[in-house]
Amino acid sequence: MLSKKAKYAIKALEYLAQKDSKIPVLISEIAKEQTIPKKFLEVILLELRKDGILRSKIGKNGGYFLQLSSKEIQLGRIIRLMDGPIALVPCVSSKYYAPCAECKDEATCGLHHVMAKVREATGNILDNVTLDEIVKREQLLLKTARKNSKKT
Amino acid sequence: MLSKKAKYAIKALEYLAQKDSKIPVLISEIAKEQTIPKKFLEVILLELRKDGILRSKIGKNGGYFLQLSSKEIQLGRIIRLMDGPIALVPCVSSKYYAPCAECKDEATCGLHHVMAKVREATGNILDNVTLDEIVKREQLLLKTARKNSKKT
DNA sequence: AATTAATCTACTAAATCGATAGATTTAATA
DNA sequence: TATTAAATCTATCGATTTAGTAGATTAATT
Repeated sequence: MLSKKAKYAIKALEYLAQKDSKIPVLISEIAKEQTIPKKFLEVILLELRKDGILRSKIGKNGGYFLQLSSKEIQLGRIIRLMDGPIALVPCVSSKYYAPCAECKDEATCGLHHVMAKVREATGNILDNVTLDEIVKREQLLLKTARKNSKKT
Repeated sequence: MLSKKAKYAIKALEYLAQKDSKIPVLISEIAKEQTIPKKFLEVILLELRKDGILRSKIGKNGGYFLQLSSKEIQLGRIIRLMDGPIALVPCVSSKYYAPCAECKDEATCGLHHVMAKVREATGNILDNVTLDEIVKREQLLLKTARKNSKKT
């Protein structure tokens, strides 16, 4: 399961992506609009900035904005940054590889192959979905939802 | 990431599946052979029994053995039982469905679709791999590994 | 009756999760 | 240059989960 941190990060980034500009947005604005505890959000935004996804401006008229285009930000990157490996076991993780503590021999482990398949399948999805797509999809869904409610 | 509990459960079940008989195996034997803390293993085996995967016999000549055939035990079932949902968000979980706390409206959530895809992809793998296949694969790998070491 | 083995009850230490408080630094502007 | 606004840094904290342990109890053999 995703942590709250990861979910908050995604929501905050969605909000910034929708703004689609280089004008800094206040932490407090993001916190209020997306109902995220402000102090917790501070930690999250800082991490996103340190990873190069966001940029910040200190002082008056300061705030946060996207460093990368929302088309360059993959969901997998956000999740890995916040929650660590996506893989179910460390020995098949691409970014956080480590041998499994419980495993005698990786080469003869009957599980390895399956775990690698799972990691590949999820990675293929999460690393190919961008923030831009998520935002566009949400906008589309909202639009059609409004249309349907008008009809009834 | 899988918990130690889930990994221990898989190892214990692999061990019992390899025995392939209705003769009860001692907790202490499994613990020793698979290097799992005995008291922790007790908890795990009890859960597996309550789910119907294992059976137990109390008293002299007692122990644990498979209730189901190893061909009927899917990896997904073991993992769900030990660690809960496989899905990344509760709103796409098949067995543990719940609305996402942070989400205003599931129908217009831009993330939902992706998360459902991930859950489907992982589920398709984990729910179709059986204990039997894992054990057989391990045996095959061990066999070929021995062959190769003889050659060199 | 004695022995054996699972089961039940009840803890516990350590790590992680989800936050919060308050002081500090940096930049804009009046 | 003083004021103000904003992010940043330090530091701590309660609750929950994870990983495990101790010891008494119950059930089945022999």
